[in-house]
Amino acid sequence: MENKFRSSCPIASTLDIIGDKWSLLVLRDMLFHHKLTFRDFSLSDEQIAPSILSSRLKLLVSYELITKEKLADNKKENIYILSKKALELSPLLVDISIWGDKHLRSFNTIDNIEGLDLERSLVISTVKERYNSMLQDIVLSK
Amino acid sequence: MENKFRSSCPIASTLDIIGDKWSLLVLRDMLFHHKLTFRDFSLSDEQIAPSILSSRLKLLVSYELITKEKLADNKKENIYILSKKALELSPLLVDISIWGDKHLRSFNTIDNIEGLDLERSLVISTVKERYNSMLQDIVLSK
DNA sequence: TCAAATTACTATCAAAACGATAGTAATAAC
DNA sequence: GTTATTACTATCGTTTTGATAGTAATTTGA
Repeated sequence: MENKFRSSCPIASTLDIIGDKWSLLVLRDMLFHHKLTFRDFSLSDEQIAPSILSSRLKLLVSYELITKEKLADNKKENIYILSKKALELSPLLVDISIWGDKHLRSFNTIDNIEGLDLERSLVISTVKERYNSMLQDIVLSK
Repeated sequence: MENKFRSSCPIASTLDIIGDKWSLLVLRDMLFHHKLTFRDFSLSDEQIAPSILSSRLKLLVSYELITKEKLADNKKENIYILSKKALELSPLLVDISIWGDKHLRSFNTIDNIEGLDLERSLVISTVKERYNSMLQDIVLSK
């Protein structure tokens, strides 16, 4: 893979990976909605096309934000798991959520997200904790 | 302008506005590098094309993230100013910067940003303060 | 047990967005 | 008053997106 980065700015470089309309939504689905499979992502409100989803997932895997796994008892489904690197995007996702919640109501109907009014650092740690605990449940249940 | 929002999710809606490869870079240039004019943005390392820059600036104006102004003594240059709404994206930009700084060094050369090692909330308040103070200087000097 | 359903994609192709370059109009500088 | 600068718009080939259809493997259910 050739270098696709536009500059050596950390912001520009981050956006070269997740600066598009879909990548962060997939990460949102994983982190907040505990979605795991290709089908799960396809069923989101925003209706991502399968070809786009496929290419995004590959990109996210290539930058080590997610991994693609199989559970021992299921040969059909692939599950996608957030890496530690991606979990550290939690502050970003929470900030985006808070900003949208606060500033976009004059342009669009915005859902009320439960718990978003809590202290930011608490929201972030809770979200991570819940994700990890969900993962553990899945592994243990098999 | 018809409704371009994909859903009522605050994250998706925010990304419908700034979820592309350029918008946040323009905001970065304004907030961190105190850039003001069309030409200033054009000269950034990432080399945005004038047609793209033009369309992004119009979009940002339409969502009230920036305003387009003229200084009293200059009929040629337009200057673009961050709104309060956009200044509240500072946490987001700082988070992106911190994440890129920490996680992308294995994929790309990443500049060291001065002061990024300080406490996050301090970085954010300092950045905002400096922006506002820069603005005041410009207005006063005229 | 075998047909139907489910999952995870890939393929296709039209439409939209991007991006490099050139050109224009207004203002400012020399 | 000629040249330079600024802020764009216009053009057009290339790339990306996105809607839809199709395929292969696995699993479910009668």
